[in-house]
Amino acid sequence: MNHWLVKTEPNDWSWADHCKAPKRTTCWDGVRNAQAQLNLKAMAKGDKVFIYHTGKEKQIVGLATVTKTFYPDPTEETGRMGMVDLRAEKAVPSPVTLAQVKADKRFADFLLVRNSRLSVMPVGTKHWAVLCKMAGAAS
DNA sequence: GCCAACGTTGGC
DNA sequence: GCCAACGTTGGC
Repeated sequence: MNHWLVKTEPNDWSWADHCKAPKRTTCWDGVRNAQAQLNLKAMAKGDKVFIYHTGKEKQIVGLATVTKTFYPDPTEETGRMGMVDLRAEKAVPSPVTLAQVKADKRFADFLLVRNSRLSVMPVGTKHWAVLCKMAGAAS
């Protein structure tokens, strides 16, 4: 199983919105970056995903699961962009902030730090385990 | 196919 | 609100 992190601007679509969605599931649309799209395509059903809030919060707030793999976004004109479905599992007991991550040497090569503009990224096994621990969540 | 100009994202 | 980083666009 692979692990991922996706970003969202809470004023636009927040973790709370996700939890209120039918079956706590939503299509993760709107990703328009090539590298992020490749990461979406690489997701498998059952993969675990951290949900990260950008903007004022800048912290990992919840855990989600991929329930549907990559499929085309019918509303997107070129037909090339797609999305996956994510189900909100549970909020993490203690959100992990970007400041915490940046302050930890173990995350020096983490994409969240290295490429702040990437909105969908893989999370290595070790990073995942550390982040789960920091968040007080079971890995 | 290169690269300058422009737009967007997201941290500060 | 600013600006650095990065992607994309369009003229050549």
